Amino acid sequence: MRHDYLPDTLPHREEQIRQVGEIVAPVLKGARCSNVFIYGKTGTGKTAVTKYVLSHLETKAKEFNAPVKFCYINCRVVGSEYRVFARLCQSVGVSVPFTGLSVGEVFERFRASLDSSHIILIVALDEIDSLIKMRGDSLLYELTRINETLTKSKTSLIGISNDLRLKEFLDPRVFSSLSEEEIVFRPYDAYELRNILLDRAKIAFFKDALSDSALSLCAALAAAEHGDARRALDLLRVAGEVAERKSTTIVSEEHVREAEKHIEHNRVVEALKNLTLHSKLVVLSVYHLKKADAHQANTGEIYEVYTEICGELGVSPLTQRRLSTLVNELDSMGLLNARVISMGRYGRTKKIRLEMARCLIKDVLSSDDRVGRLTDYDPRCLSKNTRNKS
DNA sequence: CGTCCACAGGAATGACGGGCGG
DNA sequence: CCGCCCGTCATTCCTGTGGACG
Repeated sequence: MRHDYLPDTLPHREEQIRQVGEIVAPVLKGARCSNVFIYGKTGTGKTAVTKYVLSHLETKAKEFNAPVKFCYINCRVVGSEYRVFARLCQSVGVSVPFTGLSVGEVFERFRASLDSSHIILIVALDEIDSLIKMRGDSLLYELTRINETLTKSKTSLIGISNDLRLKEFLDPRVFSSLSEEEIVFRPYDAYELRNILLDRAKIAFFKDALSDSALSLCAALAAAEHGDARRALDLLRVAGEVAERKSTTIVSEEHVREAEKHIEHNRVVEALKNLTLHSKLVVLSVYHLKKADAHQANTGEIYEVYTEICGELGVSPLTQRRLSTLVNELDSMGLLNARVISMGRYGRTKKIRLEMARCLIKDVLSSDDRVGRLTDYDPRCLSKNTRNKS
């Protein structure tokens, strides 16, 4: 039931498998294949299809004795341009230090080693959107041009993006060379999700251990959330675990509902625990503001509370500029909800709300050895403010 | 219809810990 | 050990801006 498991068949993706397969097939005859760009939201099977096709191609390549190699890289996990090139180096058998060299140097080592190894390399870059939005498209620029400088080897790219608007961030030349072929993955609908779950459940669950309604509910919930198969599988897996813990023999709808809460709860707790000190303090500031006043907090108010509790801890506060980006980060993690609004005459700011249960914050942060004692603290500036307002 | 608030958020720069090759 | 480069976090300085108010 884990999403890193690659099943033998991918229901409702036969068409995409065929498309990708047809595109990469020429490498078996020693020709470079077209670069492909694959779009689709999370959990639509992009990664699974790509890995599926590449692994089948690998066995075929062995059969035909074709000099083909693959390198799958998840850009979001790998994290930086440097580390992507470092991975590419590894894939052609060159080990590079994980830091210390210039990006250009690493790229050059990769290029040289690739060229001398007489192969066709297929590079699959998953979640490139995350890398491009952060670091720009220089990585792709280098990679799309690499064939011009190779004499004995060839390279093809498979770009995978969760964001359909990615081309807006790309240099048009890079984009056109990257998307010689384009494939869009539609979200799964509830019916398709049901089939996917059914397939997996056959392997993972005992016969009759899964009620039909529970399965349908998982499919329906995930379908409502942009047809995310990963989400559907998670729900079903956790629902199974819940049922097991209660020592029931059948997974019911109720267990799925519980799994939904459970997943959300875990997500928030994990995220909260792993925040840096200052991010925790920001969350705590919002928490205190909400307690004192029902209206939504804005950046200025948060900064005021934040600087005060920093003083209380004996930590020097960060600047408001920095706090602003921290708030944005927390927003994209789904811990806070921040949106810019204009109050006309009274300026422009972000309205910020907690996106999780208050008791969770208290539970998690009060057991933190540094900020723990601040969960019950009453910021002075808050009482002063409310008095002024009234 | 212009002003002006209270910030947003981009760009440049710097400090820092880690790691290289020589 | 030195000089160099890395990524990350943070600061400083900056220009931009939606819309209520006058």
